[in-house]
Amino acid sequence: MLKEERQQLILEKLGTDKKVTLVELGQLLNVSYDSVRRDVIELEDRGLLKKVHGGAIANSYLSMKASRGLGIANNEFNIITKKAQKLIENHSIVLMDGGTTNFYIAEQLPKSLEITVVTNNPHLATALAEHPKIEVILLGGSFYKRYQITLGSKTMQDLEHINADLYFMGINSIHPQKGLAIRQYEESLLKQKMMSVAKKTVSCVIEEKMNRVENYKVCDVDDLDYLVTSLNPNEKILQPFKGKSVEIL
Amino acid sequence: MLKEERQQLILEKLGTDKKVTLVELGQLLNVSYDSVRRDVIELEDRGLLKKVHGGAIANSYLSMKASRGLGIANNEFNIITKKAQKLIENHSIVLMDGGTTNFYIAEQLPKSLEITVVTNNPHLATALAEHPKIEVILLGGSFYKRYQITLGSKTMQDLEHINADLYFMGINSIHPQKGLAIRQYEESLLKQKMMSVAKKTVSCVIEEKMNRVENYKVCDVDDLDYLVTSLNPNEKILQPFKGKSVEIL
DNA sequence: AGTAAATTTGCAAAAAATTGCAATAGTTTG
DNA sequence: CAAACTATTGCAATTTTTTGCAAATTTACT
Repeated sequence: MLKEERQQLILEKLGTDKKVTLVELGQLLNVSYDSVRRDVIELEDRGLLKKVHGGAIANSYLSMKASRGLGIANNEFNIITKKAQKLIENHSIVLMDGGTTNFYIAEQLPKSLEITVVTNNPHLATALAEHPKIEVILLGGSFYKRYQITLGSKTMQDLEHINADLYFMGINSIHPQKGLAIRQYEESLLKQKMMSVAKKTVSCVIEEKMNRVENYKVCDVDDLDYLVTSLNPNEKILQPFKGKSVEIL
Repeated sequence: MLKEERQQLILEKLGTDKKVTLVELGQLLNVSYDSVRRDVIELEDRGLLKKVHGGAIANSYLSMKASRGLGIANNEFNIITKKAQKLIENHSIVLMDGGTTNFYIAEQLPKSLEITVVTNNPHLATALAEHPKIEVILLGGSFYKRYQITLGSKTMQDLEHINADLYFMGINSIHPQKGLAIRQYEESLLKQKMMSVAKKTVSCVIEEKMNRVENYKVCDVDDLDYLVTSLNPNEKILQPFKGKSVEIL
């Protein structure tokens, strides 16, 4: 079996199942665990899927684009999106970086909304082409394929000239004591910069990211202005965040 | 067995199977491994299939054309792409802006190519994620939805810091006297800027764009270094361009 | 025809890529 | 915390690619 063929099959499988384990793939394709693992790494570097411990999950941008219009609604995302929209309404310049949640929020924004969105995520920029009244500013820089965003000193510089009202920060983990963190060092620097050029910062977090701790800390929970989750404010998982200065939605 | 015959059979096989290994082909056609390998390389150069380690994979254009019974031998884009690749080979920093032709050229670049591509077209950036050795720099600025590129003074500024070797200029029309032109005023300014930061400028033009005149002139034909078309150099439509300083490919 | 030039073909040796394995290190889960 | 699972690394076997070369074939031209 050709390597390319295998990789194509992996992507197809992911397109339907959204997730696969490496062992499964090995059996399905009749090759060693190592081969599929190496394939998955390669595909992740190209931004075509996301590798997780034990397997891989579909690339969120791609699958969202694919499922768009099919009425496939994700409840958790929808709750967060509703709350996020309330925040946006009063702000005219919104900064949004990478991550599935941000992408989903942007896509679902009302068509009538008149705001400016500044982003380092090309997928988000092209998706917003559907919104006639939203002006989109794309941040330049070197394109980091794995996470499909622009990054680096050029992107940082671009931010110098931005004064945003609200920043939607995508994040990999949030923890009451250890703060908000992300996987890439460069990305953490960028996010800090983004915070500094925005009046207010909000982070929309799905439940699975709570109480985990990723590699590079971006800021403390206290540095956030708003925290949006799909949870009921009384949930016990939210209690440790209650004493903070952040407003929980 | 004639070479043409063999290559035709290879394409047919690919049309039905979507993939073949070279060993398979060698046995099927009863020729040496080397011959089929060389055939496959040639076919790839013509953009008719995708060569991968160990074999070949049908290219989407092939299946499209083949199913319609069209002549697959030489589509206009493929001829242009091949010629464009020759130009790129000796350059390390390539500037490419919007337009279908540029997108197609970028997509078809060899996977082994080690260059940097600077672009204001986010789609091109994400498509190039497939090419592990190509570094992509995305130009920032306000995102112009209609043509799906970034534009404006920020994009212009970004260009100040670029010294490109070769600029692929997408264009809407070309005329021997009236020069190269485009539909948007802002875009024409940007293209002029791009020309100024690149050592050489090349434009790849399909036949339908020749001898038309669009709204905003970017430059004269003489300002171009190379003009790539799918036409035979002796075609009468090209004659008016012959006296110019541009090199016609 | 007949010959020279160009192209094509198959072969062999060396270089490069791919693959599976095993030992080790790291993660997750109950 | 330990057991089970997963990831990483280095390695060796295998397969594929590349390169140069010489024989065979085709093409072009007189």
